[in-house]
Amino acid sequence: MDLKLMQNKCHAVAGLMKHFSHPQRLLILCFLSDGEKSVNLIHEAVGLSQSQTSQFLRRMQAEGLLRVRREKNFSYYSIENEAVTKLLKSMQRIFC
Amino acid sequence: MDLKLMQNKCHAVAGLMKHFSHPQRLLILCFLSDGEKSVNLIHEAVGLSQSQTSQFLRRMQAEGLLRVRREKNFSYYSIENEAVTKLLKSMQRIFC
DNA sequence: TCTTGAATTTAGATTATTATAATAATATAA
DNA sequence: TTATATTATTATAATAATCTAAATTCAAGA
Repeated sequence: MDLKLMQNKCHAVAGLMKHFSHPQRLLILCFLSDGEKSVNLIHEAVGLSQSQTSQFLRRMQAEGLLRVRREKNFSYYSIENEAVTKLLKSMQRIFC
Repeated sequence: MDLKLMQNKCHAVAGLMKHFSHPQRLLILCFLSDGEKSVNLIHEAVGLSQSQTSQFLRRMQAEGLLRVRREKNFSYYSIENEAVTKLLKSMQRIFC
């Protein structure tokens, strides 16, 4: 592996990996990997409180990981970055 | 993506991802991905203090991520789990 | 034995993250 | 307007991770 390349990227990649390093947040990302979902659906699927689900989603959106679409009084979140989806799929292939 | 499968694994995988979510620790793993290295070599390569490098290596070894081989008064660390190497390579392919 | 280099351990302060509860905002429908 | 459902915000307590410095272990060589 090319260490030089990683030295440039390691902060960005590690920052991204932070979102993968919490069980329910990882689940959220997996859950979103096949398309956008509402906050309510997400919080029920992953078993986090509504509040914490909202907080996590908001933070991930603020950091460019997720996209949000508001319609009526629903918020639909989805994965912004194709690279993230790719990595999730790799992870699943390797560990599941 | 199969959420059920991930629900079983998410704690283990997230636990592993924790080690990827710190810039220098990620670098350590990348550095080790082509074979074992001494603590000294690692700490110089990634720019952490010798003490902290040792602490990180020890923790990753304790959690089954790394293997250690002692020879004279040197310790050589390497990646224990093939899945980790695979994921590192995927990550590199996607982000570098 | 004394010293040196390599690595580890310990302890403490600092900082970051997570969980929880309470409250607020917003849109819709009755 | 009132009620309800959905989402967001804020504050705080609890927990975990990181960094730093100092002390310790261990093996080898002078």
